[in-house]
Amino acid sequence: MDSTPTFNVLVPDCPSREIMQRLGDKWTPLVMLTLASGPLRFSELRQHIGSVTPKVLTSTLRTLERDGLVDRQVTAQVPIRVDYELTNLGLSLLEPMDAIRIWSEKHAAKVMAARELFDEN
Amino acid sequence: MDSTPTFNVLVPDCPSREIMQRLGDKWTPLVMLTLASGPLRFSELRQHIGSVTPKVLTSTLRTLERDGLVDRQVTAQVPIRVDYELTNLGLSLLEPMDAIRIWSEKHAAKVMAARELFDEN
DNA sequence: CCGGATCCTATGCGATACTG
DNA sequence: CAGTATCGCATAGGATCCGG
Repeated sequence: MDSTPTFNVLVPDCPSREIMQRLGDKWTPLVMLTLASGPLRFSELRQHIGSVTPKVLTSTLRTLERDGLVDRQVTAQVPIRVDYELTNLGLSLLEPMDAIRIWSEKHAAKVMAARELFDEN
Repeated sequence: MDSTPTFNVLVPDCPSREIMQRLGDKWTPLVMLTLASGPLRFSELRQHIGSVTPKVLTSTLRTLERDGLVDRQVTAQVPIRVDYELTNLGLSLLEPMDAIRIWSEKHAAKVMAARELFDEN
């Protein structure tokens, strides 16, 4: 007897599906990967990623915090200082996410070539 | 001298960024993972995934085909038969994607717990 | 059976300006 | 510095029906 609930993304209502789909949010992987090298402040994060607006970065970070992947540290000083860092749970996701990044960078040229070929016809 | 262009998702205009973000489309991972076990017909794909409308599944498959990740095989018969299968490029993406799936299923409970805790406050 | 054609809506995302 | 407040849009995604 196994009382541990099993999760399966191929079951439409399984929470794991929604979670996996969340991880594909436009900015989530970039935020996670940027935090891989250590804690960063809000503005640092912005600069590293580039082209992300504060509003969207905030909402992405909130979601990550809510999901337990990122920790938010507020230091009360003037001006205020806020640092974001990966939790242990977040760290455990790093390797899979980095694999996606590596694949994307490694095969980008092939994908682009495939697109050109496809668009010709 | 290295004439090979390097890709970096942290560079805003690098094609690899857009490609990585594409891979996070709502249905892309599910389609890829469902095709992992072999070629499937359109309707089979639909049934396996469940809750995906034909229009969206079609557009997802078209994008995957355009990106060179999925191959579309049409058999002219009545009624028509269309099979989809992963290309070699698609196969190479399977392992990273499956790692994401495994993580999602393995840590779903923790994420859900984190959400509950977060929402309490 | 496959999936295109339409129509529609929810919302992710962006731009800008402003505040504790 | 670290966001929040508005506003607005593009578009991914969904529901339905129809056609080859």
